[in-house]
Amino acid sequence: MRTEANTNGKMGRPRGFDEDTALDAAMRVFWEKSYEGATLSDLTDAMGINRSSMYAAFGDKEALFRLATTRYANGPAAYLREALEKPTLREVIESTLRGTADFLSNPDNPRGCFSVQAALACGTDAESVKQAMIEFRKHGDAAVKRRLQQAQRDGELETGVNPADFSRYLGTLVQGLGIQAANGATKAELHRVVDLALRHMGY
Amino acid sequence: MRTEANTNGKMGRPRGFDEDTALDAAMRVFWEKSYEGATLSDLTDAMGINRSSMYAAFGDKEALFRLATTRYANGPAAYLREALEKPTLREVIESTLRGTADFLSNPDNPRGCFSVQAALACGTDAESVKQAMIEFRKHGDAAVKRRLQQAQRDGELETGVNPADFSRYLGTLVQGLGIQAANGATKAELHRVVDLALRHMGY
DNA sequence: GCACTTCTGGACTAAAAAGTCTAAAAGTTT
DNA sequence: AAACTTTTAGACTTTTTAGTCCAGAAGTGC
Repeated sequence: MRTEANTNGKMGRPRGFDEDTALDAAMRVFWEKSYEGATLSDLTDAMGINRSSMYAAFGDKEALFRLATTRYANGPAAYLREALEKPTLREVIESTLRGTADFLSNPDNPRGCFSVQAALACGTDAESVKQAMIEFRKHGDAAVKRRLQQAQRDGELETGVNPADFSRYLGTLVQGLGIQAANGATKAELHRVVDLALRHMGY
Repeated sequence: MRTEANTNGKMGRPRGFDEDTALDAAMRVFWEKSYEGATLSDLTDAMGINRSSMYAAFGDKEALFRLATTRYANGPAAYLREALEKPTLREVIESTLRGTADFLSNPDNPRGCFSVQAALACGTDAESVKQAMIEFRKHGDAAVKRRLQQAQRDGELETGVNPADFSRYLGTLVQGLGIQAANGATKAELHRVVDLALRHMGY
């Protein structure tokens, strides 16, 4: 099987698959079926590798899931980080909501938002995974909050508004859109929800 | 064991538990752990009954879940139907959002919204349950839409606004609040999100 | 009190899950 | 090409799951 030369300096047979490609496939399965709903067979089938290879390369199901989460943040969900880097508050907000509507209706992605679909509620032995996803979502809200504090320093956001509250409000809209998408809302429908949200915010 | 007289007209030993009480307990378990995450033992333990009694009284796990869903709609979620009966549009909207914030921070309820927590994403053999919950949520949005159409006839909602879009917008807020609650947002925090939403809508 | 019917407890079954193990295959280095 | 190391395939194990079964308990109506 063709592979690049062994990168880790060690000898031995090189891995017959690309870790990142396999991880992408696993991410999609978790996204569609949730942590508990995805079986090891679902995962390895999609990844195109054997069970042993999965365990050797990634550890176990939970470790694979955590890696998939990171990959989600840096891959499909990177648009959110980029939105926060826009120069003005207005652009930040528009780009966050428009980007979300586009993201959620991208036919290449499973319906809904990974961070909500994957492990919102679950059985007792997936409790740690659920907790990790809570932290993941809070982490996102915190990044928005910091950007809003910046906007407040820039005089773009009235001082009467609490950045933590406003970030929770934006998070509510973004994650609410995720549920609408999971319900099957189309791209146009999601954008019309964003139209209303923006209009109400005065944009 | 004390029971009312046999209501179904037939003879035999009467049921040793109250169906509705047991169903409430099952509903809570599904709400906390999701359909797939709730094991039969979780359920029967919470219901305080034996496995055989559960199967005899409710059918199987999926049938129990569907009954629990109906009970949710008529019990804890009834506040939403009541909100739609308010005389003015403003009251409908305020009551929906305020009611949701209260509902989601009621310490007697599990965190989050049953209709989202219970089966948003799941494995292949729970697909039908997932679909049923999509219908459940859409059904709710449709009821809001009808109320908004009424408001439009009453001249309370500008004719330029599409009731279907506006109902999706409200659904986005309500379900987004559910995720915030699942993240651990407090009652005050949820109400401050609602403050922002209402203020932006001009209320 | 007796015949009858339905419920109940708990052991049992079958299927599916995650995770392990071993022998063979496939590269790498010298 | 030979020695070495790691990967791979797939069978295997263990645990957990939903669902079944049956013997006995507990009511009802006459």
